[in-house]
Amino acid sequence: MKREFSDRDISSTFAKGMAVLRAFDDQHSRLSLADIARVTGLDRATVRRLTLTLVHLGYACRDNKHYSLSPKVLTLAGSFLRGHQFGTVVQPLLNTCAARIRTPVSLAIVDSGCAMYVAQSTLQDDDVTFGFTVGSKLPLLHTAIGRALLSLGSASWSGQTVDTSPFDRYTPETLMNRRLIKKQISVSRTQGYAIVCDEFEPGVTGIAVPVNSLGSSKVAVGTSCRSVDIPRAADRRRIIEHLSEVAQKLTRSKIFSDDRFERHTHVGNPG
Amino acid sequence: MKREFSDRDISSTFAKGMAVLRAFDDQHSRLSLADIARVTGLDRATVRRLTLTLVHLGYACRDNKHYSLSPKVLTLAGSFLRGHQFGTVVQPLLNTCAARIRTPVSLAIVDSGCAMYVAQSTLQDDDVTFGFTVGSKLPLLHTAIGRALLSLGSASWSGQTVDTSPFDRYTPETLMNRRLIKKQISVSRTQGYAIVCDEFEPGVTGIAVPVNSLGSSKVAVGTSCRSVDIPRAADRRRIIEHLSEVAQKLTRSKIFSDDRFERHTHVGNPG
DNA sequence: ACCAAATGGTCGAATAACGCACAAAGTGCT
DNA sequence: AGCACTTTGTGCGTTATTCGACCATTTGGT
Repeated sequence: MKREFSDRDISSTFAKGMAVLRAFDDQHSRLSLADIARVTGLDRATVRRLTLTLVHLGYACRDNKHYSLSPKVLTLAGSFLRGHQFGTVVQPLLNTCAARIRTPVSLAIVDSGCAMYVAQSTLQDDDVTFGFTVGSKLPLLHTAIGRALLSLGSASWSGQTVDTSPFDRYTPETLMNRRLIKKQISVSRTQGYAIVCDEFEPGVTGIAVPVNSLGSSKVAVGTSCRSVDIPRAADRRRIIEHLSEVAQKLTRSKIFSDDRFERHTHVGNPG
Repeated sequence: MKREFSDRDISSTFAKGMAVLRAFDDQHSRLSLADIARVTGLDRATVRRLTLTLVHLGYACRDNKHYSLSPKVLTLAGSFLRGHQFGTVVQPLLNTCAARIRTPVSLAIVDSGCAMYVAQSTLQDDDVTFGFTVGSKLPLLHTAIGRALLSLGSASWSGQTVDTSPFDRYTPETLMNRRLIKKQISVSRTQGYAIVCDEFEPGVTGIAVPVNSLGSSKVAVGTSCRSVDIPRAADRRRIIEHLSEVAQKLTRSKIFSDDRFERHTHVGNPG
């Protein structure tokens, strides 16, 4: 009657190791062994062995008694990105679009209750820098790209997500009423795009378009700019049209179609 | 007297799990359990447990009997990138430079015998796409950014690297003589930049400038463009000047200074 | 349809890893 | 300096994981 919580098909040692890897986040890039043990809740001796293993493998660096991630962790991301043709297909599309609308364009997916950037284009002379990178996470409820992602799912799923996701008042404009957020998502679903003004960052407007509603992979493209830079509806309309064009091309590229991002087995059509 | 090769401070289970993660590379983004076992050389039952653990943790997706990385692996890269202020400091510098010289600018480090891209700027209307992403690896010997990186190290280190790194004839122009390669690196070291024409990709010229020679972190910035686009020395000179400016700003930013990328303990002040 | 080869999954004995307890070496405060 | 506190490092018994072997099932060829 041992291993009541851990399946025999799950390696808890490996899971703990990955927990150690994840202990390094934006705010805590340099951690001591004790820090890691505290963050992960694991035994200190175990943390020590796992962390030394990471150093041994080159994924972490040791600085006397502090540890931090090494650039080698990027190889894992790179394998994913190139394996899914981000370098050759997705990035050029985003770049071209960004050049046309003169604002940075990002592509995001849903990952554990957040919108996560998986690709990002940049604009020349970009004077607005939010500091987001690939792997950055944003709230689903109060960003345009998040609401575009929510509009991709079923009403029940998005409703449930809106009901259960915690959030803060990021700005004075942050919509605090979950019913109104659902309403906004519903509007986004019918009109095919989402606009969110000043709700997450003061003075910043986000515009996003859902990419894929087929399959279970939820993908959206979006952009952010200072609200004062797009005062006229025609400006916003133009941005939406270009984002929609990107979304259409991405859909046709089939990169996100089927169950390439699927989590569980799909018996049925193997061909 | 077991565990003769593996230290008691190293968790071989975790190391095997990371080997499974690394089994997914550019060409092999969809693997069966047997594939993974073959690539990693691990026992099939072990591979099964570790892979299912990855799926359980959300780092991999299962598609009937094939497995692939899930976007969640990007969170690991994101933690590194934001933890080292790539989003706020490095990326804007690269973007601005790229806009000025109108070619994409990349930042690379040395990782296990290769030059690895850790950041990349993109240019509007970029019609030359090499398909490289963050995490992409290039040879050290036959790319400009690689030779710029080699010029950062001691002559003995770069010489040894040149002697021991295997390479192919990528193009008809590829320098096959290791002595001449060392000579080129030496020239790069004195002139402060590296130019490589058509040696890695036909018709493509790379220009790169080393960033940091202090500490043991070797960083360089570089760009690639079609050789026909920069026929005049003045064009190349202008690109070099802009790259040097970026290198200077990066050095001053201290992001890569000290031993933030150091691999082993450094007691005392080496500087 | 048949067989051969390969793959996915399961079980038990051997082995590796965990977690506890304890020692040692810093670190800060009075 | 002395003391309390934190952090790192080290055995050892217990627990988990591995590895090999064994079926069940699938795949591919003729």
